[in-house]
Amino acid sequence: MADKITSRSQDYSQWYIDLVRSAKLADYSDVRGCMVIRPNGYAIWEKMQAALDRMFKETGHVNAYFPLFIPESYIAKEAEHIEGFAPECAVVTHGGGEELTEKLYVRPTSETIIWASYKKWIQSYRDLPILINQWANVVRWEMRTRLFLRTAEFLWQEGHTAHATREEASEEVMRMIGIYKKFAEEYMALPVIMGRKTDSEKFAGADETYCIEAMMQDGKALQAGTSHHLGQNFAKAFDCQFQTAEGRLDHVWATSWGVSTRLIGALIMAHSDDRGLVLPPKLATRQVVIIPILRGDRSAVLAGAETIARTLNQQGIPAFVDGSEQNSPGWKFAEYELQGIPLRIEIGPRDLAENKCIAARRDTLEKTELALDDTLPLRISEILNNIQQNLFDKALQFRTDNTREVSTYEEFRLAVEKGFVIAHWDGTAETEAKIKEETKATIRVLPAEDDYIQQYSMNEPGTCIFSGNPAKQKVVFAKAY
RNA sequence: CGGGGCAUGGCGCAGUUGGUAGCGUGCCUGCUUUGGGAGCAGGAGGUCCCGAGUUCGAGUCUCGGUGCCCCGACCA
Repeated sequence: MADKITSRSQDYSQWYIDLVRSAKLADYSDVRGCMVIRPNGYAIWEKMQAALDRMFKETGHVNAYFPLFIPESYIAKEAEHIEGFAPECAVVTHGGGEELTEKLYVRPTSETIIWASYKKWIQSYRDLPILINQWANVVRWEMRTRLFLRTAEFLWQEGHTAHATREEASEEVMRMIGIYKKFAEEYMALPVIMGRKTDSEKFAGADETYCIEAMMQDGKALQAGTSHHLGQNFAKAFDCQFQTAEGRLDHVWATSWGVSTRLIGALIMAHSDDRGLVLPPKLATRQVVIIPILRGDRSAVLAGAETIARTLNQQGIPAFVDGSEQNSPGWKFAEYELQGIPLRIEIGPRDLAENKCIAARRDTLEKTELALDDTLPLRISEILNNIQQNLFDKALQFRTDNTREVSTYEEFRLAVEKGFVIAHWDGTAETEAKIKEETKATIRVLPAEDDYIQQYSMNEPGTCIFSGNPAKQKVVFAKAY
Protein backbone atom coordinates (compact mmCIF):
# COMPACT_ATOMS: atom_id res chain seq x y z
CA MET A 1 0.00 0.00 0.00
CA ALA A 2 1.31 3.36 -0.97
CA ASP A 3 -0.51 6.57 -0.05
CA LYS A 4 -3.18 5.63 2.42
CA ILE A 5 -6.10 7.99 2.62
CA THR A 6 -7.72 8.75 5.94
CA SER A 7 -11.35 7.64 5.81
CA ARG A 8 -14.12 10.22 5.61
CA SER A 9 -15.80 8.91 8.71
CA GLN A 10 -12.61 9.13 10.71
CA ASP A 11 -11.61 12.67 9.76
CA TYR A 12 -13.31 14.40 6.86
CA SER A 13 -10.87 17.27 6.77
CA GLN A 14 -7.85 15.00 6.73
CA TRP A 15 -9.49 12.78 4.12
CA TYR A 16 -9.75 15.78 1.84
CA ILE A 17 -6.11 16.73 2.28
CA ASP A 18 -4.90 13.14 1.84
CA LEU A 19 -6.97 12.77 -1.29
CA VAL A 20 -5.76 15.97 -2.90
CA ARG A 21 -2.17 15.03 -2.29
CA SER A 22 -2.25 11.34 -3.09
CA ALA A 23 -4.32 11.80 -6.25
CA LYS A 24 -1.60 14.31 -7.20
CA LEU A 25 -4.06 17.14 -7.71
CA ALA A 26 -2.07 19.69 -5.78
CA ASP A 27 0.92 20.05 -3.54
CA TYR A 28 1.93 22.54 -0.90
CA SER A 29 4.44 25.16 -1.83
CA ASP A 30 7.03 26.68 0.46
CA VAL A 31 5.12 29.93 0.26
CA ARG A 32 2.56 30.08 3.02
CA GLY A 33 -0.97 29.49 1.85
CA CYS A 34 0.01 28.91 -1.75
CA MET A 35 -0.31 25.66 -3.64
CA VAL A 36 1.09 24.03 -6.70
CA ILE A 37 -1.67 22.76 -8.98
CA ARG A 38 -0.31 19.55 -10.42
CA PRO A 39 -1.17 18.21 -13.87
CA ASN A 40 -4.00 16.01 -12.57
CA GLY A 41 -5.60 18.99 -10.88
CA TYR A 42 -4.89 21.42 -13.67
CA ALA A 43 -6.49 19.06 -16.17
CA ILE A 44 -9.78 19.40 -14.28
CA TRP A 45 -9.44 23.17 -14.34
CA GLU A 46 -8.80 23.09 -18.09
CA LYS A 47 -11.97 21.05 -18.65
CA MET A 48 -13.89 23.53 -16.52
CA GLN A 49 -12.41 26.46 -18.38
CA ALA A 50 -13.26 25.00 -21.75
CA ALA A 51 -16.91 24.43 -20.89
CA LEU A 52 -17.40 27.76 -19.13
CA ASP A 53 -15.54 29.73 -21.76
CA ARG A 54 -17.78 28.29 -24.44
CA MET A 55 -20.87 29.19 -22.42
CA PHE A 56 -19.59 32.73 -21.94
CA LYS A 57 -18.90 33.14 -25.64
CA GLU A 58 -22.34 31.78 -26.49
CA THR A 59 -23.85 34.55 -24.42
CA GLY A 60 -21.87 37.26 -26.18
CA HIS A 61 -18.92 37.68 -23.88
CA VAL A 62 -15.35 38.22 -24.99
CA ASN A 63 -12.09 37.66 -23.18
CA ALA A 64 -9.53 40.31 -22.31
CA TYR A 65 -6.75 40.79 -19.82
CA PHE A 66 -6.17 43.53 -17.27
CA PRO A 67 -3.04 44.11 -15.14
CA LEU A 68 -2.14 42.19 -12.03
CA PHE A 69 -1.13 45.41 -10.26
CA ILE A 70 -3.66 47.96 -9.14
CA PRO A 71 -2.64 51.45 -8.00
CA GLU A 72 -3.60 52.08 -4.40
CA SER A 73 -5.64 55.10 -5.43
CA TYR A 74 -7.88 52.88 -7.60
CA ILE A 75 -8.59 50.37 -4.88
CA ALA A 76 -9.43 53.22 -2.55
CA LYS A 77 -12.05 54.77 -4.79
CA GLU A 78 -15.03 52.67 -3.76
CA ALA A 79 -15.42 52.96 0.00
CA GLU A 80 -17.11 49.65 0.74
CA HIS A 81 -14.81 47.85 -1.68
CA ILE A 82 -11.58 48.95 -0.04
CA GLU A 83 -12.96 48.30 3.40
CA GLY A 84 -13.73 44.74 2.39
CA PHE A 85 -10.56 43.94 0.51
CA ALA A 86 -7.69 46.06 1.83
CA PRO A 87 -7.07 43.88 4.89
CA GLU A 88 -6.42 40.82 2.75
CA CYS A 89 -4.30 42.41 0.05
CA ALA A 90 -0.67 41.89 -0.81
CA VAL A 91 0.95 45.22 -1.61
CA VAL A 92 4.02 45.90 -3.69
CA THR A 93 6.14 48.73 -2.33
CA HIS A 94 9.33 48.33 -4.32
CA GLY A 95 10.19 47.87 -7.97
CA GLY A 96 13.52 47.85 -9.73
CA GLY A 97 15.23 48.35 -6.41
CA GLU A 98 13.43 51.64 -5.79
CA GLU A 99 10.56 52.45 -3.51
CA LEU A 100 7.46 53.13 -5.57
CA THR A 101 5.83 56.54 -5.41
CA GLU A 102 2.44 54.82 -5.34
CA LYS A 103 1.97 51.38 -3.84
CA LEU A 104 0.60 48.69 -6.12
CA TYR A 105 -1.97 46.22 -4.87
CA VAL A 106 -1.84 42.71 -6.22
CA ARG A 107 -5.40 42.29 -7.46
CA PRO A 108 -7.78 40.59 -5.06
CA THR A 109 -10.40 41.16 -7.81
CA SER A 110 -10.32 43.54 -10.74
CA GLU A 111 -13.33 45.85 -10.54
CA THR A 112 -11.29 48.95 -9.90
CA ILE A 113 -8.67 48.56 -12.57
CA ILE A 114 -11.28 47.51 -15.08
CA TRP A 115 -13.55 50.44 -14.36
CA ALA A 116 -10.62 52.80 -14.78
CA SER A 117 -10.50 51.46 -18.36
CA TYR A 118 -14.26 51.41 -18.88
CA LYS A 119 -14.36 55.09 -18.00
CA LYS A 120 -12.13 55.71 -21.01
CA TRP A 121 -14.07 53.44 -23.33
CA ILE A 122 -17.61 54.56 -22.61
CA GLN A 123 -19.08 57.83 -23.79
CA SER A 124 -22.41 56.92 -25.33
CA TYR A 125 -25.14 54.34 -24.94
CA ARG A 126 -23.83 53.09 -28.28
CA ASP A 127 -20.69 51.88 -26.46
CA LEU A 128 -22.81 49.64 -24.25
CA PRO A 129 -23.06 46.95 -23.21
CA ILE A 130 -19.50 45.86 -22.57
CA LEU A 131 -19.32 42.15 -21.86
CA ILE A 132 -15.79 41.22 -20.91
CA ASN A 133 -14.43 38.22 -19.10
CA GLN A 134 -10.91 37.55 -17.97
CA TRP A 135 -9.16 34.38 -16.88
CA ALA A 136 -6.66 35.34 -14.25
CA ASN A 137 -5.01 34.72 -10.94
CA VAL A 138 -5.85 36.79 -7.87
CA VAL A 139 -4.33 37.07 -4.42
CA ARG A 140 -6.08 37.29 -1.10
CA TRP A 141 -3.93 37.11 1.98
CA GLU A 142 -6.06 34.63 3.87
CA MET A 143 -5.53 33.86 7.53
CA ARG A 144 -6.20 30.24 7.07
CA THR A 145 -5.95 28.28 3.87
CA ARG A 146 -7.08 24.96 2.50
CA LEU A 147 -6.00 23.37 -0.76
CA PHE A 148 -8.28 24.56 -3.58
CA LEU A 149 -10.94 25.85 -1.19
CA ARG A 150 -9.03 28.83 0.05
CA THR A 151 -5.50 29.65 -0.97
CA ALA A 152 -3.60 32.92 -0.95
CA GLU A 153 -3.39 32.84 -4.72
CA PHE A 154 -6.02 31.21 -6.86
CA LEU A 155 -7.13 30.99 -10.47
CA TRP A 156 -10.52 32.17 -11.58
CA GLN A 157 -12.49 33.94 -14.20
CA GLU A 158 -14.07 37.28 -13.55
CA GLY A 159 -16.70 38.76 -15.83
CA HIS A 160 -17.15 42.52 -15.78
CA THR A 161 -20.01 44.02 -17.68
CA ALA A 162 -21.29 47.53 -18.24
CA HIS A 163 -24.89 48.37 -19.10
CA ALA A 164 -27.14 51.30 -19.87
CA THR A 165 -29.90 50.38 -17.45
CA ARG A 166 -30.38 48.78 -14.08
CA GLU A 167 -32.73 46.23 -15.63
CA GLU A 168 -30.26 45.18 -18.26
CA ALA A 169 -27.60 44.69 -15.59
CA SER A 170 -30.08 42.67 -13.53
CA GLU A 171 -30.72 40.40 -16.47
CA GLU A 172 -26.99 39.89 -16.87
CA VAL A 173 -26.57 39.03 -13.20
CA MET A 174 -29.28 36.39 -13.45
CA ARG A 175 -28.08 35.08 -16.82
CA MET A 176 -24.61 34.43 -15.44
CA ILE A 177 -25.64 32.85 -12.16
CA GLY A 178 -27.90 30.70 -14.33
CA ILE A 179 -24.91 29.65 -16.40
CA TYR A 180 -23.01 28.75 -13.27
CA LYS A 181 -25.91 26.63 -12.09
CA LYS A 182 -26.11 24.89 -15.44
CA PHE A 183 -22.39 24.27 -15.42
CA ALA A 184 -22.38 22.95 -11.87
CA GLU A 185 -25.26 20.60 -12.51
CA GLU A 186 -24.48 19.40 -16.03
CA TYR A 187 -20.72 19.20 -15.88
CA MET A 188 -19.83 18.85 -12.24
CA ALA A 189 -22.92 16.73 -11.48
CA LEU A 190 -23.30 19.03 -8.51
CA PRO A 191 -26.78 20.14 -7.51
CA VAL A 192 -26.78 23.76 -6.37
CA ILE A 193 -29.25 26.19 -4.91
CA MET A 194 -29.33 29.42 -6.82
CA GLY A 195 -30.34 32.50 -4.94
CA ARG A 196 -29.48 35.78 -3.28
CA LYS A 197 -27.07 36.53 -0.45
CA THR A 198 -28.06 38.58 2.57
CA ASP A 199 -26.44 42.01 2.91
CA SER A 200 -23.86 40.74 5.35
CA GLU A 201 -22.74 38.02 2.94
CA LYS A 202 -22.66 40.08 -0.22
CA PHE A 203 -19.62 41.27 -2.15
CA ALA A 204 -17.90 44.42 -0.93
CA GLY A 205 -19.16 47.10 -3.27
CA ALA A 206 -22.20 45.27 -4.65
CA ASP A 207 -25.88 46.13 -4.34
CA GLU A 208 -26.84 42.50 -4.58
CA THR A 209 -24.99 39.22 -4.73
CA TYR A 210 -26.41 36.05 -6.23
CA CYS A 211 -24.75 32.72 -5.64
CA ILE A 212 -24.92 29.02 -6.19
CA GLU A 213 -24.61 27.06 -3.00
CA ALA A 214 -23.72 23.37 -2.83
CA MET A 215 -23.72 20.76 -0.10
CA MET A 216 -20.57 18.79 0.61
CA GLN A 217 -20.52 15.24 1.96
CA ASP A 218 -20.10 16.46 5.52
CA GLY A 219 -23.28 18.50 5.22
CA LYS A 220 -21.49 21.83 5.07
CA ALA A 221 -22.25 24.43 2.44
CA LEU A 222 -19.83 25.64 -0.17
CA GLN A 223 -20.36 28.78 -2.21
CA ALA A 224 -19.47 27.67 -5.69
CA GLY A 225 -20.04 30.80 -7.73
CA THR A 226 -21.20 34.39 -7.40
CA SER A 227 -22.77 37.03 -9.62
CA HIS A 228 -22.97 40.61 -8.41
CA HIS A 229 -25.18 43.53 -9.28
CA LEU A 230 -22.81 46.44 -8.73
CA GLY A 231 -25.45 49.09 -9.38
CA GLN A 232 -23.76 52.37 -10.26
CA ASN A 233 -21.29 52.11 -7.41
CA PHE A 234 -18.16 51.64 -9.48
CA ALA A 235 -19.32 53.97 -12.25
CA LYS A 236 -19.77 56.67 -9.65
CA ALA A 237 -16.45 55.93 -7.97
CA PHE A 238 -14.71 56.18 -11.34
CA ASP A 239 -16.92 58.89 -12.73
CA CYS A 240 -18.00 56.75 -15.63
CA GLN A 241 -20.98 58.37 -17.33
CA PHE A 242 -22.56 57.93 -20.72
CA GLN A 243 -24.98 59.86 -22.87
CA THR A 244 -28.35 58.18 -23.23
CA ALA A 245 -30.41 58.00 -26.42
CA GLU A 246 -32.42 60.86 -24.99
CA GLY A 247 -29.29 62.94 -24.55
CA ARG A 248 -29.13 62.79 -20.75
CA LEU A 249 -26.02 61.84 -18.79
CA ASP A 250 -26.22 58.77 -16.59
CA HIS A 251 -23.81 56.56 -14.68
CA VAL A 252 -23.17 53.14 -16.13
CA TRP A 253 -24.65 50.05 -14.52
CA ALA A 254 -22.30 47.20 -13.70
CA THR A 255 -22.12 43.51 -12.93
CA SER A 256 -19.31 41.15 -12.06
CA TRP A 257 -19.32 37.38 -11.68
CA GLY A 258 -16.80 34.67 -11.03
CA VAL A 259 -15.93 31.08 -10.31
CA SER A 260 -12.56 29.85 -9.19
CA THR A 261 -10.37 26.80 -8.73
CA ARG A 262 -12.40 26.35 -5.56
CA LEU A 263 -14.77 24.44 -7.85
CA ILE A 264 -12.19 21.66 -7.89
CA GLY A 265 -12.51 21.45 -4.12
CA ALA A 266 -16.28 21.35 -4.47
CA LEU A 267 -16.03 18.56 -6.98
CA ILE A 268 -13.83 16.50 -4.70
CA MET A 269 -15.91 17.00 -1.58
CA ALA A 270 -19.17 16.27 -3.35
CA HIS A 271 -18.41 12.98 -5.06
CA SER A 272 -15.20 11.36 -3.92
CA ASP A 273 -14.86 8.42 -1.56
CA ASP A 274 -12.34 6.64 0.65
CA ARG A 275 -10.62 5.12 -2.38
CA GLY A 276 -9.90 8.52 -3.84
CA LEU A 277 -11.16 10.94 -6.42
CA VAL A 278 -14.43 10.37 -8.25
CA LEU A 279 -14.66 12.47 -11.39
CA PRO A 280 -17.78 13.06 -13.45
CA PRO A 281 -16.98 11.88 -17.00
CA LYS A 282 -17.59 15.33 -18.45
CA LEU A 283 -14.70 16.74 -16.45
CA ALA A 284 -12.35 13.80 -16.93
CA THR A 285 -9.57 14.33 -19.44
CA ARG A 286 -9.15 10.59 -19.51
CA GLN A 287 -12.47 8.80 -19.25
CA VAL A 288 -11.42 5.20 -19.72
CA VAL A 289 -8.30 3.38 -18.62
CA ILE A 290 -7.64 -0.01 -20.16
CA ILE A 291 -5.58 -2.43 -18.13
CA PRO A 292 -4.29 -5.48 -19.93
CA ILE A 293 -3.70 -8.54 -17.79
CA LEU A 294 -0.35 -9.45 -19.26
CA ARG A 295 -0.33 -13.22 -19.01
CA GLY A 296 -0.03 -15.96 -21.56
CA ASP A 297 0.18 -14.39 -25.00
CA ARG A 298 1.12 -10.90 -23.87
CA SER A 299 1.39 -9.32 -27.26
CA ALA A 300 -2.11 -10.54 -28.16
CA VAL A 301 -3.55 -9.13 -24.92
CA LEU A 302 -1.75 -5.85 -25.38
CA ALA A 303 -2.91 -5.63 -28.98
CA GLY A 304 -6.46 -6.29 -27.83
CA ALA A 305 -6.20 -3.47 -25.32
CA GLU A 306 -4.76 -1.10 -27.91
CA THR A 307 -7.55 -1.94 -30.30
CA ILE A 308 -10.17 -1.04 -27.72
CA ALA A 309 -8.41 2.25 -26.99
CA ARG A 310 -8.21 3.11 -30.66
CA THR A 311 -11.85 2.29 -31.23
CA LEU A 312 -12.98 4.39 -28.29
CA ASN A 313 -10.77 7.32 -29.21
CA GLN A 314 -12.17 7.26 -32.73
CA GLN A 315 -15.63 7.56 -31.22
CA GLY A 316 -14.56 10.54 -29.15
CA ILE A 317 -14.18 8.69 -25.88
CA PRO A 318 -10.77 9.51 -24.43
CA ALA A 319 -9.22 6.19 -23.48
CA PHE A 320 -5.69 5.01 -22.81
CA VAL A 321 -3.87 1.78 -22.13
CA ASP A 322 -1.57 1.26 -19.18
CA GLY A 323 0.46 -1.66 -20.44
CA SER A 324 3.48 -1.04 -18.28
CA GLU A 325 4.93 -4.11 -16.59
CA GLN A 326 6.37 -2.21 -13.68
CA ASN A 327 3.16 -2.45 -11.71
CA SER A 328 0.72 -5.27 -11.18
CA PRO A 329 -2.86 -5.01 -12.40
CA GLY A 330 -4.01 -4.69 -8.80
CA TRP A 331 -1.73 -1.74 -8.32
CA LYS A 332 -3.12 -0.09 -11.43
CA PHE A 333 -6.71 -0.67 -10.33
CA ALA A 334 -6.05 1.13 -7.08
CA GLU A 335 -4.03 3.90 -8.68
CA TYR A 336 -6.60 4.85 -11.31
CA GLU A 337 -9.40 4.66 -8.78
CA LEU A 338 -7.39 7.06 -6.66
CA GLN A 339 -7.11 9.36 -9.67
CA GLY A 340 -10.81 9.16 -10.39
CA ILE A 341 -10.78 7.76 -13.93
CA PRO A 342 -14.52 7.15 -14.46
CA LEU A 343 -14.27 3.75 -16.14
CA ARG A 344 -11.73 0.94 -16.13
CA ILE A 345 -11.59 -1.85 -18.66
CA GLU A 346 -9.80 -5.04 -17.77
CA ILE A 347 -8.79 -7.39 -20.52
CA GLY A 348 -6.85 -10.65 -20.18
CA PRO A 349 -6.28 -13.87 -22.09
CA ARG A 350 -9.50 -15.40 -20.80
CA ASP A 351 -11.52 -12.40 -22.04
CA LEU A 352 -9.75 -12.41 -25.34
CA ALA A 353 -10.67 -16.07 -25.84
CA GLU A 354 -14.31 -15.29 -25.11
CA ASN A 355 -14.24 -12.01 -27.04
CA LYS A 356 -15.23 -9.89 -24.07
CA CYS A 357 -13.83 -7.49 -21.50
CA ILE A 358 -14.66 -6.32 -18.00
CA ALA A 359 -15.80 -2.76 -17.33
CA ALA A 360 -15.55 -1.43 -13.79
CA ARG A 361 -17.18 1.90 -13.05
CA ARG A 362 -15.59 4.23 -10.54
CA ASP A 363 -18.76 5.60 -8.95
CA THR A 364 -20.39 2.31 -7.90
CA LEU A 365 -17.36 0.02 -8.34
CA GLU A 366 -19.64 -2.38 -10.23
CA LYS A 367 -18.07 -4.69 -12.78
CA THR A 368 -19.84 -5.65 -16.01
CA GLU A 369 -18.90 -7.92 -18.86
CA LEU A 370 -18.95 -6.28 -22.26
CA ALA A 371 -18.77 -8.01 -25.62
CA LEU A 372 -15.88 -7.01 -27.84
CA ASP A 373 -17.89 -6.09 -30.89
CA ASP A 374 -19.26 -3.04 -32.69
CA THR A 375 -21.54 -2.22 -29.79
CA LEU A 376 -18.66 -1.54 -27.42
CA PRO A 377 -18.26 2.23 -27.90
CA LEU A 378 -21.99 2.72 -27.55
CA ARG A 379 -22.20 0.59 -24.41
CA ILE A 380 -19.31 2.47 -22.89
CA SER A 381 -20.70 5.86 -23.68
CA GLU A 382 -23.98 4.71 -22.11
CA ILE A 383 -22.13 3.75 -18.95
CA LEU A 384 -20.31 7.07 -18.90
CA ASN A 385 -23.58 8.97 -19.27
CA ASN A 386 -25.02 6.82 -16.56
CA ILE A 387 -22.13 7.65 -14.24
CA GLN A 388 -22.58 11.34 -14.91
CA GLN A 389 -26.28 11.11 -14.10
CA ASN A 390 -25.80 8.84 -11.12
CA LEU A 391 -23.34 11.24 -9.50
CA PHE A 392 -25.83 14.05 -9.80
CA ASP A 393 -28.71 11.94 -8.52
CA LYS A 394 -26.72 10.72 -5.56
CA ALA A 395 -25.60 14.21 -4.64
CA LEU A 396 -29.14 15.55 -4.94
CA GLN A 397 -30.49 12.72 -2.84
CA PHE A 398 -27.83 13.40 -0.26
CA ARG A 399 -28.73 17.06 -0.16
CA THR A 400 -32.41 16.29 0.21
CA ASP A 401 -31.73 13.76 2.96
CA ASN A 402 -29.64 16.30 4.81
CA THR A 403 -31.94 19.26 4.49
CA ARG A 404 -34.32 19.78 7.40
CA GLU A 405 -37.14 22.19 7.99
CA VAL A 406 -37.37 23.33 11.57
CA SER A 407 -39.70 25.56 13.52
CA THR A 408 -37.96 25.94 16.86
CA TYR A 409 -34.53 27.22 17.75
CA GLU A 410 -33.74 24.01 19.68
CA GLU A 411 -34.40 21.94 16.58
CA PHE A 412 -32.39 24.43 14.60
CA ARG A 413 -29.30 24.04 16.74
CA LEU A 414 -29.32 20.29 16.35
CA ALA A 415 -30.17 20.24 12.67
CA VAL A 416 -27.57 22.76 11.62
CA GLU A 417 -24.82 20.43 12.80
CA LYS A 418 -25.91 17.90 10.21
CA GLY A 419 -26.72 19.78 7.04
CA PHE A 420 -28.89 22.49 5.54
CA VAL A 421 -31.69 23.94 7.59
CA ILE A 422 -34.75 25.66 6.21
CA ALA A 423 -36.20 28.13 8.67
CA HIS A 424 -38.07 31.39 8.94
CA TRP A 425 -35.99 34.53 9.36
CA ASP A 426 -37.23 37.95 10.31
CA GLY A 427 -35.01 39.65 7.75
CA THR A 428 -32.81 41.54 10.20
CA ALA A 429 -29.02 41.58 10.26
CA GLU A 430 -29.13 41.40 14.07
CA THR A 431 -30.87 38.04 14.07
CA GLU A 432 -28.53 36.76 11.40
CA ALA A 433 -25.48 37.85 13.40
CA LYS A 434 -26.68 36.35 16.65
CA ILE A 435 -27.49 33.02 15.07
CA LYS A 436 -24.03 32.99 13.56
CA GLU A 437 -22.45 33.80 16.89
CA GLU A 438 -24.34 31.10 18.74
CA THR A 439 -24.30 28.30 16.17
CA LYS A 440 -21.63 29.23 13.59
CA ALA A 441 -24.31 28.77 10.96
CA THR A 442 -24.97 31.49 8.42
CA ILE A 443 -27.71 32.25 5.98
CA ARG A 444 -26.33 30.69 2.85
CA VAL A 445 -28.94 31.69 0.38
CA LEU A 446 -32.38 33.14 -0.20
CA PRO A 447 -33.40 30.76 -2.97
CA ALA A 448 -34.43 32.30 -6.26
CA GLU A 449 -35.40 29.22 -8.21
CA ASP A 450 -39.00 28.08 -8.48
CA ASP A 451 -38.51 24.37 -7.91
CA TYR A 452 -36.66 24.86 -4.68
CA ILE A 453 -39.02 27.59 -3.47
CA GLN A 454 -41.99 25.31 -4.07
CA GLN A 455 -40.39 22.21 -2.63
CA TYR A 456 -39.82 23.90 0.71
CA SER A 457 -42.54 26.57 0.36
CA MET A 458 -39.88 29.19 0.99
CA ASN A 459 -42.24 32.14 0.51
CA GLU A 460 -44.68 31.07 3.17
CA PRO A 461 -44.85 33.67 5.96
CA GLY A 462 -44.25 32.54 9.52
CA THR A 463 -42.42 33.21 12.74
CA CYS A 464 -38.69 33.85 12.94
CA ILE A 465 -36.86 30.90 14.36
CA PHE A 466 -34.73 33.12 16.59
CA SER A 467 -36.59 36.32 17.44
CA GLY A 468 -40.16 35.07 17.21
CA ASN A 469 -40.98 38.12 15.09
CA PRO A 470 -43.01 37.82 11.91
CA ALA A 471 -41.03 36.47 8.97
CA LYS A 472 -41.95 36.95 5.33
CA GLN A 473 -40.05 33.91 4.15
CA LYS A 474 -37.83 30.97 4.93
CA VAL A 475 -34.12 30.92 4.18
CA VAL A 476 -31.39 28.29 3.97
CA PHE A 477 -29.00 28.13 6.90
CA ALA A 478 -25.84 26.04 7.10
CA LYS A 479 -22.30 25.96 8.33
CA ALA A 480 -20.09 26.93 5.47
CA TYR A 481 -16.61 26.45 4.10
C1' C B 1 -4.07 37.09 15.37
C1' G B 2 -4.78 33.27 19.38
C1' G B 3 -4.19 27.67 20.63
C1' G B 4 -1.71 23.09 19.27
C1' G B 5 1.67 20.08 16.32
C1' C B 6 5.71 19.11 13.25
C1' A B 7 10.79 19.91 11.00
C1' U B 8 15.93 13.41 10.27
C1' G B 9 17.25 9.70 2.61
C1' G B 10 11.93 11.30 -2.58
C1' C B 11 7.58 10.27 0.93
C1' G B 12 5.99 8.42 5.95
C1' C B 13 8.46 7.73 10.50
C1' A B 14 12.01 5.74 14.68
C1' G B 15 16.23 7.39 17.19
C1' U B 16 16.68 5.26 24.86
C1' U B 17 21.07 7.96 30.16
C1' G B 18 24.53 12.83 24.69
C1' G B 19 29.04 8.39 21.64
C1' U B 20 29.26 9.71 14.90
C1' A B 21 22.00 7.71 12.05
C1' G B 22 18.07 3.47 11.20
C1' C B 23 13.03 1.26 9.65
C1' G B 24 8.92 1.14 6.17
C1' U B 25 7.81 2.67 1.41
C1' G B 26 9.49 4.60 -3.06
C1' C B 27 13.88 4.60 -6.46
C1' C B 28 17.98 1.69 -9.47
C1' U B 29 19.81 -3.60 -11.29
C1' G B 30 18.58 -8.64 -12.12
C1' C B 31 15.41 -12.89 -11.94
C1' U B 32 10.57 -14.84 -10.92
C1' U B 33 5.57 -12.81 -11.16
C1' U B 34 0.86 -10.34 -12.97
C1' G B 35 -7.70 -11.04 -12.84
C1' G B 36 -7.54 -5.98 -6.40
C1' G B 37 -1.70 -1.89 -4.30
C1' A B 38 3.48 -9.18 -5.96
C1' G B 39 8.25 -12.05 -4.23
C1' C B 40 13.53 -12.77 -3.73
C1' A B 41 18.53 -10.96 -4.18
C1' G B 42 21.77 -6.92 -4.75
C1' G B 43 22.35 -1.44 -4.79
C1' A B 44 22.13 4.09 -4.73
C1' G B 45 20.47 7.91 -1.71
C1' G B 46 21.04 12.04 4.59
C1' U B 47 23.96 20.09 5.19
C1' C B 48 19.40 15.47 11.01
C1' C B 49 15.26 23.43 9.37
C1' C B 50 18.86 27.74 10.56
C1' G B 51 22.16 30.24 14.16
C1' A B 52 24.60 30.53 18.73
C1' G B 53 25.86 28.03 23.31
C1' U B 54 27.13 23.79 26.90
C1' U B 55 30.42 19.44 26.11
C1' C B 56 36.20 15.67 24.64
C1' G B 57 31.73 14.68 21.68
C1' A B 58 24.91 17.30 20.06
C1' G B 59 19.74 14.42 15.72
C1' U B 60 19.50 14.26 21.20
C1' C B 61 20.68 19.33 26.18
C1' U B 62 20.09 25.22 26.54
C1' C B 63 18.85 29.91 24.21
C1' G B 64 17.29 32.49 19.91
C1' G B 65 15.27 32.40 15.01
C1' U B 66 12.69 30.45 10.58
C1' G B 67 9.22 27.56 7.95
C1' C B 68 5.01 24.57 7.28
C1' C B 69 0.60 22.04 8.90
C1' C B 70 -3.82 21.46 12.01
C1' C B 71 -7.84 23.73 15.15
C1' G B 72 -10.45 28.58 16.04
C1' A B 73 -11.86 34.10 14.77
C1' C B 74 -12.14 36.55 9.13
C1' C B 75 -12.95 35.28 3.91
C1' A B 76 -14.46 32.88 -2.86
